[in-house]
Amino acid sequence: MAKSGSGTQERQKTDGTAARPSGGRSVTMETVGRLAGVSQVTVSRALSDPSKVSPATLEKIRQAIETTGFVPNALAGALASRRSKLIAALVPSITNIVYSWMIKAFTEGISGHGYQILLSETGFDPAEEEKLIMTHLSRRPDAILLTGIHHTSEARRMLLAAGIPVVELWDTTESPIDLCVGFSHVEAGRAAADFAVGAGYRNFATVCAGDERATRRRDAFTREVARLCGKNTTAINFEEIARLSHGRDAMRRLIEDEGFRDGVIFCSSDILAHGIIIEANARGLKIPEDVAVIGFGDQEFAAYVEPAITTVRVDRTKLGHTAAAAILARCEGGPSPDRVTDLGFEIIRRKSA
Amino acid sequence: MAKSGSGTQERQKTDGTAARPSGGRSVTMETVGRLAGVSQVTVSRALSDPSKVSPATLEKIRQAIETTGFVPNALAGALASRRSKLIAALVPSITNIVYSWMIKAFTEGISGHGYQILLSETGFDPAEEEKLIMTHLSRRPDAILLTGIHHTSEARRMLLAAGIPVVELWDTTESPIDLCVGFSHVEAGRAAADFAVGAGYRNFATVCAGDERATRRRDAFTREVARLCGKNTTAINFEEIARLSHGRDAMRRLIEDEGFRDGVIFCSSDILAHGIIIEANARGLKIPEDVAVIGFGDQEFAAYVEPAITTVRVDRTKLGHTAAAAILARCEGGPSPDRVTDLGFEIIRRKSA
DNA sequence: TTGTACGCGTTATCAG
DNA sequence: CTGATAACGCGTACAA
Repeated sequence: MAKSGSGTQERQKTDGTAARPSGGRSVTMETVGRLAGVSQVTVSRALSDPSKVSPATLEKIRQAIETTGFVPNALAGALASRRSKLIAALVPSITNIVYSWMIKAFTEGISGHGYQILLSETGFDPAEEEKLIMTHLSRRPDAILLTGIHHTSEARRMLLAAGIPVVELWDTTESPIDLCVGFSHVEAGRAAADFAVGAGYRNFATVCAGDERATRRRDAFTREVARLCGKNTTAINFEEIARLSHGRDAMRRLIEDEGFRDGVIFCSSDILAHGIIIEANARGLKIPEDVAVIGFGDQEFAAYVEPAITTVRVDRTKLGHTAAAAILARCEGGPSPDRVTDLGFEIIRRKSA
Repeated sequence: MAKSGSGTQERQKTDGTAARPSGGRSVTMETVGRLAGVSQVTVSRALSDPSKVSPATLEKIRQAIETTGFVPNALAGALASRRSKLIAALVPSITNIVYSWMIKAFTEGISGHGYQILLSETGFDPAEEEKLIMTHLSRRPDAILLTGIHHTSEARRMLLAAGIPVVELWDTTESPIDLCVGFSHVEAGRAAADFAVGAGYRNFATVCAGDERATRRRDAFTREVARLCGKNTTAINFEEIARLSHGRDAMRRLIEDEGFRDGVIFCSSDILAHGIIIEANARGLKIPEDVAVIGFGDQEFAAYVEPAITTVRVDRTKLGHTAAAAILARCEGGPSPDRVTDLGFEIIRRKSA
């Protein structure tokens, strides 16, 4: 059943030396200017504000750039202007669709303004985040994007000292480092419980993966269920990032170990909900009659699995765009953005609950 | 059913000015040195190679750094040393799990060597890629990672002129710009066809999303099927990125419009295959008896849906790690890496075909 | 409209 | 082990 490729081919440059930082002298504005018969500054101006240069010299410079293949050195530019046009972004996990969508939306939001993204993964670890903040700050980004509101105190100190716009995404707090765009996870968990109880379910369970925000939703759900009808909520937890197999495993455990039946399961993500649905189907259980499921995130597939997943929707796109707008306002000098923006969420009722 | 958040709160700094590039004079090595009673150069050395500085002054410098909260300026460092410790990465789509895994694996591979990733999305568009290459090159990255082997000639020119390691990922070619790590999509499509025909299927279809590499797999599949048993292959194509709904839609069209039955469907991704499975289940069709499905990618969920998806597996992690090793070798001066590495693929037979 | 002079914060080189 | 000094390539005054 296996078929492997044709292996490795050719080779080149058999000496063990590192690639030279640069073959010859690199092409600078100086070079271009000399070729165009003007000074370096004029080249700089031609690039940053063509209206300040005469059409004639502009054309000569254009040609000189073409023949030399000049590529401006943004490092030097940033050093001189104290603006790097770089935005640092730290997310818990790149491969998590939730966060990658956020980055995408954010990137869209700032596109056209010449910014670039320096991206790193914290792996849900504040200590790792702190290290990354340090290294990212050393690149002198014009702004920094963080996920969540929990950071080490050293991280907060560095961020504050950096004096650049900081956006904390995907959560809310009364005391953001600088800016904050997100929603309340406690409210979301509570709302899910309100919905579940209101829909008439009498047994409750949660399935939760390893994400601090997910646990806050779970706990809020559990508390609210207890408050509303005095029931205990069965909890299945995983340390790792949510995967489909976890959902299936959780369903198996709920049924075999916990004897769970005739109730609703609140999951920390749609992928877990989906796993539960698949396992339930495989066991011949009916959803939502035998077990009902509530997901989180309203991911692409949630509306198209069978049965479609009832879930908590967060407007990821708006989140990214709002963050982008806030940063742009700070960096480009628009009207001052709100310190904290709560974008809320929405419970989307479909068939699974 | 809707519940929105508490809206926007507080505000601050109501003037419409941009944030200052830097409040006061920033903390430099000069500042630190003064405080430690040494010169700026010594501070530089203390940071880059502590062994060249006496323990006593090292300690004084450490303290000075602590009290000043000094964060080195990597921009200036890169400008002076001509090494930015930055690696540019261009992928078609960040939100596509396939590419984000690649980035993750690559990042793991170079972690610990102090490199950072400058990431951008080309949206599968070579022209856009060309623009991005230009802007990324202006940051003077130490290496650049590209997805695929099709680039504009101007892009190739710039890349060559930059004189830095270039890795083309996720495909193979005889003539890489510099380095190439991937597998043959033509071989993959052909192998899928060999498998399908060998398994005894007599009717064939393809479902393909908008990705040039996917179409190459599809075409190879179609050709191989024709070669082996003279059969035509029904094709359903989508312009956009694959989503679950496309899979469902494709299944519907294959059945209702094309009268497709008793055959096998080769999909350009597991997500499409999954959509087909869901739609088939919803229609009461048996898989693989009524329709069989082959996916691509062996994504996380492929083994856990019902029935589990037969698919083409590519070792994404090894791909990223190999690319990382190749770049490290070039940048840090290890043994010279192979110009092209074909990592191959594997057909994983599960229940869906 | 164009040019001169200087500074941005490091690393590299050479001297002590 | 430590310190001057000169790049690094570009922006920002200010002057012409």
